[in-house]
Amino acid sequence: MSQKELYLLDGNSLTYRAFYALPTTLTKSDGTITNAVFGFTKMLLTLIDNEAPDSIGVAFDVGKKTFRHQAYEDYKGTREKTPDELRPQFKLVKDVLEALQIPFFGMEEYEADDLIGTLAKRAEAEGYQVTIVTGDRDALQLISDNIRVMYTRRGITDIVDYTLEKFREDYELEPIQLIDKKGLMGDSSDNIPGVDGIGDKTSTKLLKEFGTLEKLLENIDKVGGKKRKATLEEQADRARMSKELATIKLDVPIDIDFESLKISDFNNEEAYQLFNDLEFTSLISYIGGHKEVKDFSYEEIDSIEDFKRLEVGEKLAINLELSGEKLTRELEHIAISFDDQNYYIDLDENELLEGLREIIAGKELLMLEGKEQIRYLLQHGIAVDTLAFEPLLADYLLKPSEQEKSFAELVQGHLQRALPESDDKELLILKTKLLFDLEEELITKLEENDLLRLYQEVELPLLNVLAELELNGIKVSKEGLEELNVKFKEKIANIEEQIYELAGETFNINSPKQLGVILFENLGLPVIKKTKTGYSTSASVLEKLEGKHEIIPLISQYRTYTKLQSTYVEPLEEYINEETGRIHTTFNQRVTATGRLSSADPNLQNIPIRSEEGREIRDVFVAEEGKKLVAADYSQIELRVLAHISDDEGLKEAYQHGLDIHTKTASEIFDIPLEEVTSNERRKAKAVNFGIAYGISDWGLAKRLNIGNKEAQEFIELYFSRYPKVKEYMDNTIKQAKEEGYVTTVFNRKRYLSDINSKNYHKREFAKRMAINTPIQGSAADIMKIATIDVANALKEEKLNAKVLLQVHDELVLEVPEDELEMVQKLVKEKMEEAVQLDVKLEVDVKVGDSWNNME
DNA sequence: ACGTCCTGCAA
DNA sequence: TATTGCAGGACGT
Repeated sequence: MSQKELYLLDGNSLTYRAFYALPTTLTKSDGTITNAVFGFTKMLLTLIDNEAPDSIGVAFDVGKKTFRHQAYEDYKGTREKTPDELRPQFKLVKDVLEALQIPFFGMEEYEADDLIGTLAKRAEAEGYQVTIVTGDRDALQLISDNIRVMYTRRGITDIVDYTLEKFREDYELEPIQLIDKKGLMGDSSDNIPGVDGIGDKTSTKLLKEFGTLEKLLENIDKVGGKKRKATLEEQADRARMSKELATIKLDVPIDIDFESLKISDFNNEEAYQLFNDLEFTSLISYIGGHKEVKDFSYEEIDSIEDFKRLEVGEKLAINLELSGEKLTRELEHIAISFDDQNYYIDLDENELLEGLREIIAGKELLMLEGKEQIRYLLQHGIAVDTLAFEPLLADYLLKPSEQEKSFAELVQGHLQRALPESDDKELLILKTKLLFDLEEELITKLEENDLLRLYQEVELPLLNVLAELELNGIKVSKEGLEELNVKFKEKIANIEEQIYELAGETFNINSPKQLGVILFENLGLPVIKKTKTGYSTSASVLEKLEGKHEIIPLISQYRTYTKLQSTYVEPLEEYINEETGRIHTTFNQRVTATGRLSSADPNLQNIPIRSEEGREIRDVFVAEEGKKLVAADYSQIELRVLAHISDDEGLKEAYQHGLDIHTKTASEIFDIPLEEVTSNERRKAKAVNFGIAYGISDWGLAKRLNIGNKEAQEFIELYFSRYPKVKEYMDNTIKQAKEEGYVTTVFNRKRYLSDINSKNYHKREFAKRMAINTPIQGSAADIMKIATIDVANALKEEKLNAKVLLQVHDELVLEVPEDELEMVQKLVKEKMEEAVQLDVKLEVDVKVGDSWNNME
């Protein structure tokens, strides 16, 4: 039988510690600061995890004044008042304790310290081993053979365990002498005065000699040093009072039964809900270990006849277990759930497909990793008519800024359940079954957030379309790539040689560090800009050095070609699918915070176009024999969106009259007639127009245009005076973000901006720019998503063979048989322009070509 | 092997 | 000290 153990925590001190140890940027998505609660909870759970205590009690201060204030008015007088960010968190700490069923207590007039002292000594007398957990060193005076103190040294994880032995070693005193020591040296943090001129060293020396403050004062004549003796005599009362203040009360009239402090099972629903509400995702695992979902049964099907005979409901969850690489996947097994029935189907691939084809026709499907599975099905000629639910996508809409989550995290976060450890088969079935639970939960949450329409009418249908796009892929000329490879290789070798010649030595031109030495030390060129780690050699720096040395343009050229070579020419070849001769990128629907898609493996949304050398790469993206590539892009969709959401007359009018918006802006801010705008003025205006959509600063615009801050500021002010409602829109959006914690797009897509009320200037300003940009970029993304769906569906409806291959934010790339060209061009333009009805017209330019370069 | 920095490509 | 991404090479651990 082990000894009875009791852990007593100083709730106040630990919460304070947590508050100062963690940044106040730790917030819920609505902006509520939770750093202290989080820190406290983490300490508590770690403690429980490490120490497995069987009894815990948490003490709090109650009220502001204590008996110590009556004795000494200035007690804790130097303390700053509790920060506003911290005060409301005490309530939350108590909520956490309540949910975890851990008792806490407090008493008027007494500090948490006194309660802990009293209880510790009483428990010790009853035979307990007591551990006091606190951030306050005062508690060390309570140490004994059966009482130890754990206190937080730095942060919240660095905890020191003080036993009697360690205390004696560190202090050369007995724990109780700590109060005498404080009487002598005082404590600035509590504003306890002590005796002038006596500090750490002297107090220890005196106490080692005399034992206590009282004995010291009795034997004052034996104290060495005239001055010290005089001060001690003079300040004897002050010393006695200081000691009293520092003494933890051991006789507080508190009535607590230690039996009631026994820890109980805290894996309860309330704790889950609270942690969920506080968004303590990472802490849920501490309380989540036990609650698993295992109670389910399933049936195994191993004949195609049985599979086909399954009478499935209208709505079913299907889960395909796929192996292999993206386009060569093989179907191993299937799990199906509906109406509380679960099936595991183990047949060969063709039979599985055959059965599936029959089973899912016309049904509403719940799927996990929908795009992967739908792409596989499409590849085998099975179209999914109605995708009714996909959990990862739903979770993304609710929290688009968060990192992509695993299925287990989703189950944890939304169902408060832990996935059990089990074999692949059970897990597959369980996941399938859980799709129904997730559907219920997530659809409700989407509904509550007004996101259901966006989910059902945009994101889910798009998921289907993206599977098609990926399967389609785009044809890439291997020979073309090879030619480019040779051409660029020669260029690079040539430039490299010249650079080494001019530098007088060979070095790694790709290393900014080595290049910096060559340019700024060996060649003595002026340093334009520095990075954290050394000289900056960025393109803008090189541009400023142009003309100062022949090596500079060569470096720029070298950079251009090696960039193209290593990022595009070389890697692209590897991505060409041997069977299709095409590149099949992956479109990710759950990455961006604004609602855009992203593309990876390879990224086909950043293929060069601006530079002459770079756009040659587009030559290798070609149409099949007998077909053409068609590229349709929105003209200035973001600025049109801005005109719409700001409702600015000037901006809207410009578009209604079909004016060139940059020329129009130039004429406004330079106050000249449209016809007189020069190309340089238009260029500046264009930068202003773009900058506005990004939440511009004068500094940023100045840098971009290479002009003075003041001039840039004037441009911005002029812009706002000409387009006043744009300014209004910005102010309102920021205001909304501050109040609601999020901003929205025209289709109600949300983005939470937790930093919008941050005390940190940079974070706050950054959040403001996001607040301005997100509705613009995000609304454009919404529109493009709808257009992508509409175009893909219209092609199918019209039974055309044209296919959508790529989406590049404001552009769709299609591959079109020559005999469909005319019709498809018209159809695409129409669908894109009519995807939504805004206050300004959307315009789409359609171009045709044999390759993605030089289209017209 | 992995993470960070710098750099640069797109809309 | 302009928004959103993906990705390469260098370099440090």
